[in-house]
Amino acid sequence: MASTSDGDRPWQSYHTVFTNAKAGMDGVDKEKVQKTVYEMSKGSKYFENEQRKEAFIKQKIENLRAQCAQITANDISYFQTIADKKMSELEASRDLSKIWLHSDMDAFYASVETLVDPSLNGKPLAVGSMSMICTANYMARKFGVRAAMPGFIARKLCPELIFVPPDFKKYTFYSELTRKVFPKYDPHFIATSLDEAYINVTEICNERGISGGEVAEELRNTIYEETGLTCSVGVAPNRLLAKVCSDINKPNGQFVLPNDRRAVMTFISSLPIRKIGGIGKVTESMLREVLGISTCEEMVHKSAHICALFSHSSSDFFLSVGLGLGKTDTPQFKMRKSISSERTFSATEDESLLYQKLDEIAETLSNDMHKEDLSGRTLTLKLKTASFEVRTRAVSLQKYINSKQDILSHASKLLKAELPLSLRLMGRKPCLTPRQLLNHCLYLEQMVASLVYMILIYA
Amino acid sequence: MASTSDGDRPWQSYHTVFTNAKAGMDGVDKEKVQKTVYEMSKGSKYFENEQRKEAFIKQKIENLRAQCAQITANDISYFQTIADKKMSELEASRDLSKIWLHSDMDAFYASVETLVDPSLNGKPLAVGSMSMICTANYMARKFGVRAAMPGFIARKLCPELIFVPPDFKKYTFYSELTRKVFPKYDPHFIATSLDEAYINVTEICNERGISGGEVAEELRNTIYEETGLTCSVGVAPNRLLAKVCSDINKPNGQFVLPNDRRAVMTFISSLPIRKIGGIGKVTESMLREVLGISTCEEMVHKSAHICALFSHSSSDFFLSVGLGLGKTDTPQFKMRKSISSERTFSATEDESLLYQKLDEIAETLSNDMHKEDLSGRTLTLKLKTASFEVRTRAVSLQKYINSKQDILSHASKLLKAELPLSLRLMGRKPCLTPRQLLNHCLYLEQMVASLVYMILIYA
DNA sequence: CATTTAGCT
DNA sequence: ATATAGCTAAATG
DNA sequence: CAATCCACG
DNA sequence: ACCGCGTGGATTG
Ligand SMILES: Nc1ncnc2c1ncn2[C@H]1C[C@H](O)[C@@H](COP(=O)(O)OP(=O)(O)OP(=O)(O)O)O1
Ligand SMILES: Nc1ncnc2c1ncn2[C@H]1C[C@H](O)[C@@H](COP(=O)(O)OP(=O)(O)OP(=O)(O)O)O1
Ligand SMILES: [Mg+2]
Ligand SMILES: [Mg+2]
Ligand SMILES: [Mg+2]
Ligand SMILES: [Mg+2]
Repeated sequence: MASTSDGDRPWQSYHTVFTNAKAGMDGVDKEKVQKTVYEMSKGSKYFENEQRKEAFIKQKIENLRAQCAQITANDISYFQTIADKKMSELEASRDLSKIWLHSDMDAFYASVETLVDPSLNGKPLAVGSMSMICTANYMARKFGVRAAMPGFIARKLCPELIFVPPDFKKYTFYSELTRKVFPKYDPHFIATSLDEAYINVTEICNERGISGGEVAEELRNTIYEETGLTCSVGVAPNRLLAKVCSDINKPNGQFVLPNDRRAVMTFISSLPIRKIGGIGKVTESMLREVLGISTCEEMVHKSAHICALFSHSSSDFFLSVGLGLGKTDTPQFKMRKSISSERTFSATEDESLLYQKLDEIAETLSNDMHKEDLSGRTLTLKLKTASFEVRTRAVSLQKYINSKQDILSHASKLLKAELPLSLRLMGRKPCLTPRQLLNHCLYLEQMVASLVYMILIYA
Repeated sequence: MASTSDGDRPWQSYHTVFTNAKAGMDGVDKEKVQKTVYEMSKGSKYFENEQRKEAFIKQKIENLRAQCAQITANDISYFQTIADKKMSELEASRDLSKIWLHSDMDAFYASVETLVDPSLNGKPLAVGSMSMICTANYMARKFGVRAAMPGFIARKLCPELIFVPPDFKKYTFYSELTRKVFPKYDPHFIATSLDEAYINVTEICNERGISGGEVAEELRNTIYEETGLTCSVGVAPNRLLAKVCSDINKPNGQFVLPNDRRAVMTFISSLPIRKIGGIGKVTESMLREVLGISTCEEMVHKSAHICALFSHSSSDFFLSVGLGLGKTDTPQFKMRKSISSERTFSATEDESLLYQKLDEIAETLSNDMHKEDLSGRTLTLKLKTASFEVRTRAVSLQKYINSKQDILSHASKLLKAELPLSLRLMGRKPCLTPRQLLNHCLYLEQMVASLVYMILIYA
């Protein structure tokens, strides 16, 4: 490698959640963007925290590497049999009989805002604030501007960038319009966010004797007619691949991966692992820097190492990715696991102010819970220090709670315990019941009340 | 209940591991024995520690009771469906096609000693010391003397009791003689201790057209011929029941439970849960005092409560017991999980003496490991204070060790950390490999080096 | 993972 | 005066 | 179980 | 001068 050390081009080693390219960011001068991001960030508390986190990840990777070096040829042959067994099981489970669509709206929030205010047309647009933007339209993306980027950096990258504050009422409205379309193709379609859904079109294709691609075409037209918004669609034999495919011809496009093993394997072979949902920045680095894996097919090549190094569930996932497998079923019902409310405010040490913030958060949390008739028995308090360190403190209660009073009183205790100088825990422990899920859907195990931007506690 | 409170007859509430009756203790005056045990114990450090433990168990039971009281009729109907499903799955797995024997030598160590020194015949005999006895012959048991009882108490119960120190060479020799008999009936017989084994005689019975009872008869004769020792045998369709059966006609007897569902259910119906291997003093109390369960069949009656109150694995076990089920297969190979060496000595605060004891223990542990060519990567130091409180401190190492030096150096660190005044742990944590079992049988996850009777550390 | 508790011989 | 030794499994946080 | 980390929209 | 919010899953000790 001829790559220079950190010294010369420090911006190259500062990777953020938004460093990675999204759809519509192909022609962007990545070097320039990274440099600007770095210049705008360096020295900040946020930046320093990111550095700390990166250092730990680096260490983690070093450890993995060391473990990897310890593995003997003997070990490898042992793990190869494990891996081969796993993979043949996985292969046996391959189901090419289903046709799945993944539909994803184009620059969703931004497109909605433009639809409602056509004067925004043809201008670089971001939905969000100076602190954080939720998404940007495709014109803005040409400047490197994208979701998860703070607004003040985006503005630096694109001075004419127009900012529109988020308005979730609108997005929910248009989201509901799209959700009236999907049932025509699959009554059990799975909505995974306001702007995307999985649709099992196997039956429709059979009934009407048409292809997945044709359904996609029709679906996109219908959605456009019903909403005035464009979406992009992926067609593939499973959900994981369909999601990858929907991104390929964005915006306003579609991509079909045929239900054919050869086609799938060819597709997967050169596919960068980072395109797979579930493989993010850290996992990508780990796999690349420890095992030299960049593409999905390399997962299979290094299957023995993967089994040696990673947990059962991780190696299962990685190998299935290497084989181009994914879920093909429709899960019955996804029960909500947690509900939370958190706010960021400017750093303070004023305790009474903190308790006041906590009061507000408890209120909105309680309200949100009542809306869905929910109760919970584990309350988690989340704190973020002025140096962006995150801490969580939790209690499991005996009874389920959802009133503002209960939430506030328990959360206050947790907060109090952190304030003077986090004391030791008490002696013997209680023990709670294994009959938690009995009260079916209405009872949660988690609530998170968050206070963000609390001033440092220990240091 | 007309039972008096603790005040009048305090000995009634002091239950020890040896309070429960063993085979051959039927005619014993339990009241008198308990009283003597209590008188010999009360006021001792050991006694006080037992009181503390009992108090916690009592509390645990109270908690369970409270939880139980919380359960609504609604909950019960929910858990009843769970329980019914579990039970029908269990019932579906019932296998009445196998015939298992459980063979258990009578008063094993004592019988061996008597065989070797016939002058001991006809006298009450205990193998062990004034501190602890390993077993007693049936004559001694008539006095309430039994394994796990300290010798000085046993002597009080039976002043003429003869004590013989244990001599494992002998027991191993005779054990091996018995183990030359079993393969004739089942090449894959399972030896679970020096004096007992499970033998699957299904095939032998078919081949020779004889019953399980007949095989048992023959086996007992053969063992007697080969060793001069008697054993007792249980015959049943699964191992759990066979073990219960082997105890019924002890000594020198056998009991056959036919391979018939009705017979099994009748047998189980009145069987006290305490007879089941795995249900000891604490579990018995929990089930009795919380759910009023005393017999196996009551497990089925209270199946909903059991599922509501206990963990998955516990409730599975309890329900299978209620149905008279047990393992019918022969596990491939039981890998050793740990190896340990521990010594009790008189309490001391002298640190150099403690390190010397540790040195000796490390030596015997290392020797034992070398005998079997074993290494381990988790070293546990076990400490017992003069007040009988037990503490364990463990480290997981990166490499497998088995030398005296390695064991001693790590164990010493652990000991040192406890001595001045157990300090805090360090900040960030390491993380070890998930490729531990690769080096198959020769590598252990556990070693325990124990120092017993260390003087108190915190208090 | 480290620690404790329960169980057995 | 004297309350074991060696092992497994599960729960707990 | 409580805490942290990763990931996604 | 500004680096979010809500959720689910896995790992770790
Ligand atoms: N950090 C975030 N990343 C992505 N989307 C976010 C984020 N925060 C909020 N959102 C909202 C705004 C998006 O319009 C909406 C849908 O996300 P997503 O489909 O990934 O992008 P998008 O629809 O804006 O653009 P496109 O799908 O065309 O790439 O979710
Ligand atoms: N608590 C104990 N501590 C140490 N060794 C024990 C203990 N219990 C039993 N042993 C040893 C000595 C026994 O002779 C041997 C076999 O145990 P076990 O079969 O339960 O009793 P036993 O064979 O002495 O009498 P029996 O089986 O006739 O009731 O294991
Ligand atoms: Mg989208
Ligand atoms: Mg989306
Ligand atoms: Mg015996
Ligand atoms: Mg025995």
